[in-house]
Amino acid sequence: MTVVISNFLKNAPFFKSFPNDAIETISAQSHIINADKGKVLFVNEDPADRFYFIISGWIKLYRETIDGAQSIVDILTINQVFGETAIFQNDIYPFSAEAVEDSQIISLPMAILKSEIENTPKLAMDMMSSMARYRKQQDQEIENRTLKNAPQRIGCFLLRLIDQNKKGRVIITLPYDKTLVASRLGMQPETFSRALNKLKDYIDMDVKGSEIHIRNIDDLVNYACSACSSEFPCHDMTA
Amino acid sequence: MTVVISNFLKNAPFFKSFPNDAIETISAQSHIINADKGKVLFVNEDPADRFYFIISGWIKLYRETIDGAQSIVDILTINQVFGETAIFQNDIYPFSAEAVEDSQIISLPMAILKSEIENTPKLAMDMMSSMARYRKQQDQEIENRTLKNAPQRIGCFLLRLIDQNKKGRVIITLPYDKTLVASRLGMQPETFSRALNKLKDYIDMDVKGSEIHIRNIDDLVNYACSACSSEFPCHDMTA
DNA sequence: CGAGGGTTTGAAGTGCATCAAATAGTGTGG
DNA sequence: CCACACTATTTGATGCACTTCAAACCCTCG
Repeated sequence: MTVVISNFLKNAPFFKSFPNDAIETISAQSHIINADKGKVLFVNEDPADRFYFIISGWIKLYRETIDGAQSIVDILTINQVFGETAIFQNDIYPFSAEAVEDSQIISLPMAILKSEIENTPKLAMDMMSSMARYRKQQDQEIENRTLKNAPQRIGCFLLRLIDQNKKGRVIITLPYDKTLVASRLGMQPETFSRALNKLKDYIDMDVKGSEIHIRNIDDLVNYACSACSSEFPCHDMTA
Repeated sequence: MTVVISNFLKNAPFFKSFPNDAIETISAQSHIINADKGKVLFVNEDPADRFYFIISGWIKLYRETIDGAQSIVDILTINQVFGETAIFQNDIYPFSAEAVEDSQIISLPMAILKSEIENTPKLAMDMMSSMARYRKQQDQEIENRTLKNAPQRIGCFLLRLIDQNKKGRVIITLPYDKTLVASRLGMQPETFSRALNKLKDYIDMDVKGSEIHIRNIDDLVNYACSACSSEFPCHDMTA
């Protein structure tokens, strides 16, 4: 079983600077969890001694107020890691995590991660890079919510689902249901539905369920990125 | 002159884990800049080989779209550092920086910072902690904008200006002009003005120019934090 | 086929933005 | 110390985008 786990990790970007023996050590203390849709893995402010790696499915990170309103932090999938930042937050999870699809995840011990980072400078640098990338993403998220209207935000979201170098006609499949996309973008499902329709007024596209056909990407870039700060079209900012 | 600079740095949180000789080395290659109000220090996507430390004044970090709309990333003051994250962004500044008051800042060489971080694990850990803290702040910012209305956002902002343990009556002085506070909070000056008035309907307070008198902090916490995710009242989350 | 969730549509309300103009405040030169 | 110029702030009126509530529709799956 240990063998299986370490194989998953070896192929993940997050672990690329990990010494091989560290991966083995961590794997030995890890286990696979089958999380059915709706399963809550941990909640905001829980003490954190493990972090997670996603083998399959989708995990929603979020926080909620006393009256149940929630704000989505992120929605992650295969090969991504979450919960690890608790290391720097006094070992307390800074958000809640819930499976929004049936998912398979690996639960890993935080202690080893911590000591590895402390002892492997390269690893620390990687970690910082990824934190910086995330930071930029968040900045952009704030920017999006301040400067863009609903159809533009959707456009931006769609662009990020596409391979950066694609040209012309594309077919995009929404990764999860529309209600969730809406909340990811900070809008109501109704608004999402209407905004998606309005997007059709601006660019040539067709929506069939979760499939979206777009005649020409450039139109979308033009429309959605006109309210972006100077950086190159947002669809390659994940790089 | 070098002596002066290193003295500033030694007292700053950011440099607390720096070995003394590193501070001296960095100081030797640093210089003080007098930035008048309105002076732009660098713009988004400029190549970055220096970072900055604020001796006095206020610096606005922001990005802007082609049509001039701007979104505020942060507004910093004494003892704070900015631009250093470019290390992890291919040495490109991820935002623009402008003095919004006459300011004195120190320009420091990035190269040394980089090598220090690579060679001092403790420093790297500190850096990550501060990045994590910032991350949480950003998450909260997104949350604020999604879940709170204008008066609540203002309330939250005010709370963060107060010493966490204060009780009862307080006098808060806005750190910079209202227009800037408004943009920091992602709203128009007009909205800020009206929202500040509306806040009076909910809690007992008086506004005289940039001074705000509040009868009882708890009222404000109650009102502003009712839309916060479960964490303790937002005014001590900076810790 | 029918139940239940996801999605869309309609109608009405709200909050913030925008535009325009009045007012307060600040710093200047006389 | 005053008048003027200029900026910051407030106030009013109006519009638009998004939300909310309600109901219909659609799709999938037992």
